[in-house]
Amino acid sequence: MTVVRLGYVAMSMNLQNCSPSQTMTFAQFSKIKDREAAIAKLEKIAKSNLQNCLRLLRHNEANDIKFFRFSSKLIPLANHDELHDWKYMNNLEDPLMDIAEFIADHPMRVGFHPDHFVVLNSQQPDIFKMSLKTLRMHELLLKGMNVNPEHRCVLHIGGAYDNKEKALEQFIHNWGLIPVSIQRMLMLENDDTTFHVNDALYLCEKLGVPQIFDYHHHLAYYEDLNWEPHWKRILNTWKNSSLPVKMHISSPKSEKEFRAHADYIDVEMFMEFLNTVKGETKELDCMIEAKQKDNALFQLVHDLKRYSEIEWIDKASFHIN
DNA sequence: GCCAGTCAAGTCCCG
DNA sequence: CGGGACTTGACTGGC
Repeated sequence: MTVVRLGYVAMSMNLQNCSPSQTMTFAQFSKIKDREAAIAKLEKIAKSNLQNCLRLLRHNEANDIKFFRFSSKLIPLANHDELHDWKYMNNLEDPLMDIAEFIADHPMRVGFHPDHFVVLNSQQPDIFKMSLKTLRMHELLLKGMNVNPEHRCVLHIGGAYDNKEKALEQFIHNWGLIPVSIQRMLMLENDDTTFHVNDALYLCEKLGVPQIFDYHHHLAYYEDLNWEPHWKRILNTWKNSSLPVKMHISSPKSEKEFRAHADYIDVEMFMEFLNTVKGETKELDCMIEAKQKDNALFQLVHDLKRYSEIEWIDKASFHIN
C-alpha cells in the first residue's frame, strides 16, 4: 500500500490578485531617482508576495492540499549585483512569521525549486558564487518560515559543457565548496536534455542527496527507457531523509512539443506509474507540474475517482492498494 | 482593456 | 565570438 499526496506549484488559478511572483525589473528600479524609495518599493513587493503565499497556503488547507512549492521569485532583484548592499530580509520578519505560524498550526510539506540560473557545476566562479547566493536566499526564507531547510530545494545538475563526464566530476568538486547547511537543503532531479536518471543517481548516491524522479523528463531523455530497475535505488537515496519520497509529475503538451508541460495530467500515465511503484513505496509525494496549476490537481483528483484500487484519505491524498 | 514586446540571471546552437 | 532560442509569469507601453 502506498500513501500518495498531491501538490502543485507556486500559484493558484482560483485566487484573484494573488501572485507570489510580482516583480520589478532592474531597468524599472534604475529609473527611480531616490534609491531608498526604490528599495522601499522592492520591499513592498516582497512583502506582498509573502502575504500572497499565506493566502495560497490557506487556499491549500481548505482543499486538503498539504504539499506545495513556493515561487522562487518572492524577492525581486534579491541577488542583483547592483543591490548587494540591500539587506533584503530586513523587513520580511513579520510576513514570514505569519507563514511560520500557519505552517505550525497546519503541518504541510513546503519547498522550493530555484530556476535554471542556479548552476552548481559551473567552472565560472561568478556563476557558482551567484548560485550560492541564490541558495542562501532560499535558506533564509525557509528559516524565516521556521521550516527545517533539510531537503527543501530541488535543483537540476547543470550544464554539460561538451563533456558530460567532466561536468559530473565538476559537480562533485564544486559540492565540496558548498556550505554544509546548503548541501543539506538540496535534492537533485533528472532533466530532459542533459542529465538522465542514471546521471542523477550517480551523484545522489555518491553525495548522499535525495533524488527527485521526474517521470516526464525521463520519457524525454533516458539511458534505459526501462526505469523500474532503478526505482529501488531512487528510494534508497531517501533513506536518511525525514521527508517522504518526492517526485515530479507532468504530461507532454503534444507529441511535437513533448518536453513542454501540458495544461493537465494524463491520468492513465499517472496510474500506470503508481501501479508500478506501489509494491515497494510506502509514501509518495507527487508534485504536479502542469500549466493549470491547482486546477490540474483538482482535475486529476476527479479523474482518479474512477479507479477502484484508490481509497481517498481526504481531498488531495489517498491510499493505493 | 487588450496585445505585443521586454525582462537579472545560463546554456546551447547557429552562423 | 555574438546573437537568438529556450521558457516563464509579470509588467510596460502603445493603441
